[in-house]
Amino acid sequence: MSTKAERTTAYIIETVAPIFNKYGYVGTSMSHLTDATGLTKGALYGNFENKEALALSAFEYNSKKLLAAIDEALDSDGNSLQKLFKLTDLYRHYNEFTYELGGCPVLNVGVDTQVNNHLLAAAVRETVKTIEGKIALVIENGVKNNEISIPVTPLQFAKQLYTMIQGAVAMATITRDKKYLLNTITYLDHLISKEIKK
Amino acid sequence: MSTKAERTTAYIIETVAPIFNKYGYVGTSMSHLTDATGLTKGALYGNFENKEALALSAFEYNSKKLLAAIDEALDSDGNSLQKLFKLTDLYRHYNEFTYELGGCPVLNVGVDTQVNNHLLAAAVRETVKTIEGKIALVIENGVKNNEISIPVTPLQFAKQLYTMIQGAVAMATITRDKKYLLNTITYLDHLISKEIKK
DNA sequence: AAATACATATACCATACAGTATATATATTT
DNA sequence: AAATATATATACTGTATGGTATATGTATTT
Repeated sequence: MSTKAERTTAYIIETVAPIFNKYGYVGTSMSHLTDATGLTKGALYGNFENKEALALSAFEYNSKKLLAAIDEALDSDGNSLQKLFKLTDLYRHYNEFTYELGGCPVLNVGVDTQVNNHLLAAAVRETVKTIEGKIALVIENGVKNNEISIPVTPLQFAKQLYTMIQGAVAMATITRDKKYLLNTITYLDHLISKEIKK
Repeated sequence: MSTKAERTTAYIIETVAPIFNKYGYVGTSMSHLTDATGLTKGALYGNFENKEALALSAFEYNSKKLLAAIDEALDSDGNSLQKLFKLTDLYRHYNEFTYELGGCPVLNVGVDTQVNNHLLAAAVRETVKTIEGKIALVIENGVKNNEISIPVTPLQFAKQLYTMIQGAVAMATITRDKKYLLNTITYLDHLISKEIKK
């Protein structure tokens, strides 16, 4: 069984993660976090060295959730095309999925920490790289198995795909209109089934 | 000739605009701005009611610059397709263009002010609407003149185009890699010349 | 050039900030 | 259950925050 301290640490992270994601690094204050957790500064600073370490753990927590969802799509049964459709399906409902995360961690933290926090910014870049790699792998297998034909390298195509997806995420976030997600995913599904399917 | 006060107000806005855009609303402090302008709080508060009014003016200033650049592309001589290529050209070099603005105002302010400042968030949404409308108008004319054929409404196509562009802007910003812009624009140019050109 | 209007600087609020030392309470081990 | 280790609460730093009242300086008007 986990120790009390471990459970408290976990509780802090999961409580704090959506707050940092929504309000940003500087926009989140320690008192904001004591309010949300019902704990005191002593507890927070007993479990984390400082605000930055807390924010980093919070992002890693959200990032892992996102990566797990992407894995669930891309590691599902079926051929490469079916896996890609599972991925687009995730992003079709990305609004609901990211609700408990406090928004898209890649977009929010990536844009927010550009100049304020290089450690977090680097962590986001790492997450982006991981996601692109996962998508590229599926595409690569699709090419090998003669399901897919693309005019660029698998990684390049994966980056292109993810760029379009994140464009929809960004626009849906900025305008608060999820139609951007729906329409872009419709377009991407079309692209996958008509353009790259052999 | 403009009065001293007017010149000071203008000077404050243009000095402050890239700072707000880079560091965000809460991430920018008034002392940050007195340092950058070489003025005192008395001067800033004499010209603007408060921080929010200052940030709003700063965004409007950047927004106008962006809209002017988009207008320059879309109001240029030539047919609708040539205008669209001028637009993609702007975004191909968007990194350099937005350098003096402190980044993309739509992305940065749009994401940053989601929860912190509803006034600014609404202003960004307005800018997005304006940009989409401008693109839609060009596409609409292209359809009328039989240059262009699209499977959706002009506004819908404009939104789709702008979403892909902003996806590239977001990814280039987050990863600090302008290749996202170059590759996406290459793709869009292909899309325009092969898919929608009649 | 003098009078007036206006813009800016100074000095100051009260509050909120991240962070810490230490006392107290709670788990965990013996 | 007692002893010990550990986690959390309290009370407190010093500094930075947005904002303001007022004095001083500078344009503009007469």
